[in-house]
Order: sequence, then C-alpha cells, then structure tokens
Amino acid sequence: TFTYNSLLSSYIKQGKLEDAHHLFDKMPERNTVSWSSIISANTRSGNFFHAFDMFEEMMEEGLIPNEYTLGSLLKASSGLGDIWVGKQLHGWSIRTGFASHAGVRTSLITMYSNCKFLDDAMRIFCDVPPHLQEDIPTWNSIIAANVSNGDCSEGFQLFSDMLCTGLVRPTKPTYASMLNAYASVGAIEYGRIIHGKIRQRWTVQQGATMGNSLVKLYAKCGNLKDANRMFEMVFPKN
RNA sequence: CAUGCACUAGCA
Repeated sequence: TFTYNSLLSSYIKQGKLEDAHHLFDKMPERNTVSWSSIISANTRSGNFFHAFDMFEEMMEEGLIPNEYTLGSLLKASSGLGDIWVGKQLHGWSIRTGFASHAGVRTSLITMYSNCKFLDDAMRIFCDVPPHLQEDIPTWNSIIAANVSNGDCSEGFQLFSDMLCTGLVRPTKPTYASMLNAYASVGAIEYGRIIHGKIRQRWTVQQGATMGNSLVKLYAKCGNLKDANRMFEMVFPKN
C-alpha cells in the first residue's frame, strides 16, 4: 500500500487527477493515507462536492478520518462557504482531539473567515497554546482573516504580535496579506517598506505570487506608474 | 506514503 500511495501522490503532484483516480480505484488496499491524498487532491482542485463524496465512501469502508483528512474537508467546506458542514467538522474535531493539531486549527480559522464569521475565527486563534505559536500558517490565516474581513488594524496588531514572539519569520502569505491591508487603508508608504523586505528576501521570480498584491497596492493608491512598472516586472513576456 | 495559510485576469 505504501508503494501504491507513493505512486498516487506522484500522479497528484503532476496534476494527473484522472490517472490518480484510476489508480485509486484499482488499488488492492486503501488506508487512511490513500484517502487523505485523494480527498486533498480534490479540494485543491476545487472539486469540493467530490471531496465530500469520497469522504462518505471512506466512512463506508469503515475508515476514520484523521487530522490530515480533516484539514482537507474543512478546506472544502470553506470553499463551499458551508458554515453548517464546517461546524459539524469543528464539533467532531473537538470531540476527537484533532482540533489540537496546527493544521486543523488553521483550517478552522480559514473556514470561519471565509464564511465571514471573524469572531469565531478569532476565538480559535486565542485558544492556541504557546507551543503552537511557532506555526506560521496559523498566524497567516488569522492575519488574512482579519484583513479580508475588513479589520486591518487588528491585522497590523497581529502581525506585530507575531514578530514580537520572535518564534517565526514572515512568509510570502504573511507579506501578501500585509500588502493587501496597506492597500485597503491607503498606506502606500508602509506598503513600500514591505515591498523592500520582499526584495531583500526573494528574487522577482520567487516573489511572483506577491506581484498581484503589489500591483493592487500601487494601483489603489493612485500611483499608476508604479503599478505598471510592477506589472511589467512580474509578467515580463506579456 | 497524505493535511492546513496569501495572491490567482476582464465584465457583472
């Protein structure tokens, strides 16, 4: 089964979902890892309903989801904006103890955030025990949650709290959220500082996924010349 | 052997 799972995950990495499903169907044995792989592949590609279908089939085979499966299922409910399913999963993860895993927490925060329940997202974040404060996706998710739900000042506060712990370094998603926040409050000069930090750490190529946020920042703040310059740097061929 | 975080065109 390990061998089959490895092959399965390599299909998924190559984006060959058809082949992955085909292999999955004819595997002699499927364990929780196999199911988690195929379910996460479906949520990542936006097939949320299919992910839940597979989840049902998994249960029918008598297998119990674990923290990996749960993360993907929460992401699927988040993608559907289905707060009801999300809450069911939340309840179940508390009862089983999986809620204590960093990945599950992050998914819960994102799920509540996408469903516009910022308060619930914050409640989850506040329960994070100290030893999980070094998990950067957890910070990123709660910062993004506040920024995208309109509470930028809380986003700035959290960012600074994060730096104060000294436990984690910002990553690309962290900076992207900060750029979005500065864009939405029109603080272009602070945005430039972030831009500088990004340039210190990544090449234009490596930082390409933050290009959109940079274009947005400069465009929003009326500096079309810089926005155009960013656009050309990030998408040189177009 | 598998999970979770930002960005991801235009119009509306």
